[in-house]
Amino acid sequence: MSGLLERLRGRGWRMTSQRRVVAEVLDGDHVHLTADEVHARAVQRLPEISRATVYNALGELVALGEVIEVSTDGRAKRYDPNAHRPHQHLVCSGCGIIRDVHPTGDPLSGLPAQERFGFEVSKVEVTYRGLCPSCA
Amino acid sequence: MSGLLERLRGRGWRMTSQRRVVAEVLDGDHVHLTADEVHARAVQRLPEISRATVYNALGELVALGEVIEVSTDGRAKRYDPNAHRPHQHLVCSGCGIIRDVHPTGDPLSGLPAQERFGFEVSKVEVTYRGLCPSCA
DNA sequence: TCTTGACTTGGATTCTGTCCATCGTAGGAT
DNA sequence: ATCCTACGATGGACAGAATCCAAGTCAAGA
Repeated sequence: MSGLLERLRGRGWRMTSQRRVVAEVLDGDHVHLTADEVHARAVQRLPEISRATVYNALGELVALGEVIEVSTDGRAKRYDPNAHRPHQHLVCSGCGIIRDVHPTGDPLSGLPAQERFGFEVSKVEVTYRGLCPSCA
Repeated sequence: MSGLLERLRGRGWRMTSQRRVVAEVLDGDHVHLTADEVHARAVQRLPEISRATVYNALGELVALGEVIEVSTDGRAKRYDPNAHRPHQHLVCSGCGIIRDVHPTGDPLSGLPAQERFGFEVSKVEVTYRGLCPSCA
């Protein structure tokens, strides 16, 4: 599963060596890296790449809808390339590990109209928290 | 509804003018202030209160379960004094305003056992996003 | 190959939050 | 009422995350 580069090219994303490396680092389904972790991995392939460029590229990938921004801990944001299948996150309160999960049903259905206060609700983010088997 | 000070005193929380002011600023059901906003309001009542003291007091109130930490935007954490009635949050993607909402049903029921990966899931945070009437 | 506007760079800056040594004080003890 | 002392407050330094900016570089179309 590696259509990311092709999709980006097809959408007119100007391809540079830096952007290619960032996209390659993220290409994989079960990764939740911080910007600095992405930068660290990018540096291994392209030693001169700067943090600002990584931040720029990540921001653009998010704007394009190819990557999802996840902030589960109030610390650094994480970047989730699994943007094509809707999912939620399960986070260990001990070690912080994150797993993608797929709840049943429509999460929007839990919010009655009188609880929407006139908002046009379009998205629901659910974070399940608990202890993973190793931390329990 | 203003039992916060009394509850804190009853739990042996050493009362100082600074802590009193922080608790008073937060005492109200529909407030979602950042630490700096709490500090700004506290300064109006007690001009010399320091940011560190506000952070300390907020951290203790969270540890006591009297205030909930909310981070809906990856920016500054917000502090929600409505800790006694379980609720979720509805956030405007335009202006960032936050409303407390009460979804129906048990949010945990949407996650089947085989999607829990052996975790002991104990808490669910739901953030509904959309446009408020003013921003739509 | 040339040209140009878009991209990259790295250092400065902002924002959020924590740490620490020192000073002050709430509240129990006398 | 006063004294003690452990706990809280202070503010400046520090740290982590992210953004900004001016100057240099380059991808890709002409």
